[in-house]
Amino acid sequence: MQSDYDNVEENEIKKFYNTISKNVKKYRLEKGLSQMDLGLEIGIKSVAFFSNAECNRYDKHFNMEHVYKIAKALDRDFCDFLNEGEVTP
Amino acid sequence: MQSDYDNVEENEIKKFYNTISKNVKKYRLEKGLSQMDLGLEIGIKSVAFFSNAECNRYDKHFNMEHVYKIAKALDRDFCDFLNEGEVTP
DNA sequence: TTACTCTATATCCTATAGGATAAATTTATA
DNA sequence: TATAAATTTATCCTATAGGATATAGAGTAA
Repeated sequence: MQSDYDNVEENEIKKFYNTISKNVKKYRLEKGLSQMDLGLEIGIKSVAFFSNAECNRYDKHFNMEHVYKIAKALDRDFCDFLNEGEVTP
Repeated sequence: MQSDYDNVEENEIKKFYNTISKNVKKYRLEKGLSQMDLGLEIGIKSVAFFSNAECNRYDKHFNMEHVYKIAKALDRDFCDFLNEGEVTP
């Protein structure tokens, strides 16, 4: 019952999550924060989870609430995390 | 262990989800689609789930993938769903 | 070398988000 | 006003996302 179309979408979603993760990492490093630091700021005690989500390993990824909180913590706009190759400095 | 700060964030998140839901409804109706129509387009067979998510009832809400797919189905940008009082026509 | 700090890898547990079903209610319309 | 279409309300089930723990590896500095 997995249609071809579904697979396309699935890949798009993966890409989407990847973009978000990349941006999280980028902006996090720009602020000089460790995974631990930022994790704690948004209420995640587990570095492992943060690491895995930042690498999209084991089907871990940042969800709405994560990104919302991360954006807030990094003084960013939610949208800043959604697109590849942000130009905004 | 629920800090005061956590509650503030919790409410912000609720508001955030509400905004998204409102926008989904708005753009959905603009396209003249029923919950059923749009639901099916993004692979949700249950109208009830869609309805509940659109009203944020029973802790149901649209997640990353939902919004991604909905945006695509409605020819919108993901970001269009994130802010109250969109002006873009 | 040792001792830190940060990140990655792997595995496990469980609360709950995502979804299904069914029935009730509202809205539109012939 | 009957009937169909759309939405809401309520309840249930279960796969898995979110998270914890533990260990290992990489990089730095004393």
